[in-house]
Amino acid sequence: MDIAEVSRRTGVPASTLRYHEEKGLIASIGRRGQRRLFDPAVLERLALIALGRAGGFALDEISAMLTPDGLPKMDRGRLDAKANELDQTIQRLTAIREALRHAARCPAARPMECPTFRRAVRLAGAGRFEVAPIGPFKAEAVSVTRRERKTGDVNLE
Amino acid sequence: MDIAEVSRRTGVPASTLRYHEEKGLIASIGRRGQRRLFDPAVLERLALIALGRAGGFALDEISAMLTPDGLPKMDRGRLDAKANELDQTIQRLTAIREALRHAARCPAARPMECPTFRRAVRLAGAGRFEVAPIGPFKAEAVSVTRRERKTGDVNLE
DNA sequence: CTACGAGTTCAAGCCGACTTGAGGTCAAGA
DNA sequence: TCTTGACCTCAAGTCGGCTTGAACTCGTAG
Repeated sequence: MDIAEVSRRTGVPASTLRYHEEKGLIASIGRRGQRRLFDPAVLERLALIALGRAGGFALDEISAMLTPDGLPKMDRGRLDAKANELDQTIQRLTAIREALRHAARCPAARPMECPTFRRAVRLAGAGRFEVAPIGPFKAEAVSVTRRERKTGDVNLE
Repeated sequence: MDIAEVSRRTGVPASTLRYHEEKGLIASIGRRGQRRLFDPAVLERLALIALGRAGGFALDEISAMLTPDGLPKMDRGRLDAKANELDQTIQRLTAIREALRHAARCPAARPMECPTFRRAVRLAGAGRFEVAPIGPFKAEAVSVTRRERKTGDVNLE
């Protein structure tokens, strides 16, 4: 397959494919003249790369996760570690999503007056902001319940 | 409060605070000599900004979401839209997390040989890659079950 | 009164992931 | 044979969100 076909079948621009080759994420199996030739297996590899990118991983993290032959290279421990990393991100995002949803219908004048919203802010990791509460708010522990930890769900209501 | 105190209490570097002021995300309440003075309310605003950043929003998106006086400015519709946006991201990330967890213990030689893994790839949005399956795989619809949609949970097992 | 340290401005640099542009090569079709 | 157009290389540009550095200005402690 030439670069155009790879590009067409994956939606990845040729410039990106060259860039990825340069970075060692993919490899061409040779040249016809000066033109790169790719093995169809590169499609699979590109899907894996897309998976990683969608997961927010940097290109060099991704290349660290793949062997040259397209197999995943990490041991179970490191894969699980990555999964846990993602899990943290997911929890943060979930808290933020709930904060937004809540803010959309909370009647409080200032969002920070609303305990629900403040809990979301803390869960989102913006909690180090020791916001001097304008009003009589007492500190609340930022903790996740057993159920929340179990389900990965963070419900603010 | 001077810039150092804001910085100390929020963990945000002074350079970032100046940058955010320049971008219109925060405002100083005046100057003593040439030095900025901030209202304590800026702490609250910074928490909101941190919330947005943690949610992956760009600075100008965030400033579009806040009034100059620190109140959220968006109507319910736009907030909900943002929440839905996040929701999509969360689903993608969840699929990827499960793909990683699965890959950590799946015995398949090539991950793409494993239907579970391939489902994750598709759910992650890397599905446009029409990976010519090396082997007899039939196309599977990428759909999310009613339960999955309801719980926001994507279980691959 | 003066030196210090914390603040200021402005321009430039950095990072990652690409994209763009100029200029070159080459196989195939008219 | 010549032209076309798809590909090539390499350098430079882009974008967002900051950081860094040089040069400067103050209020205050000694």
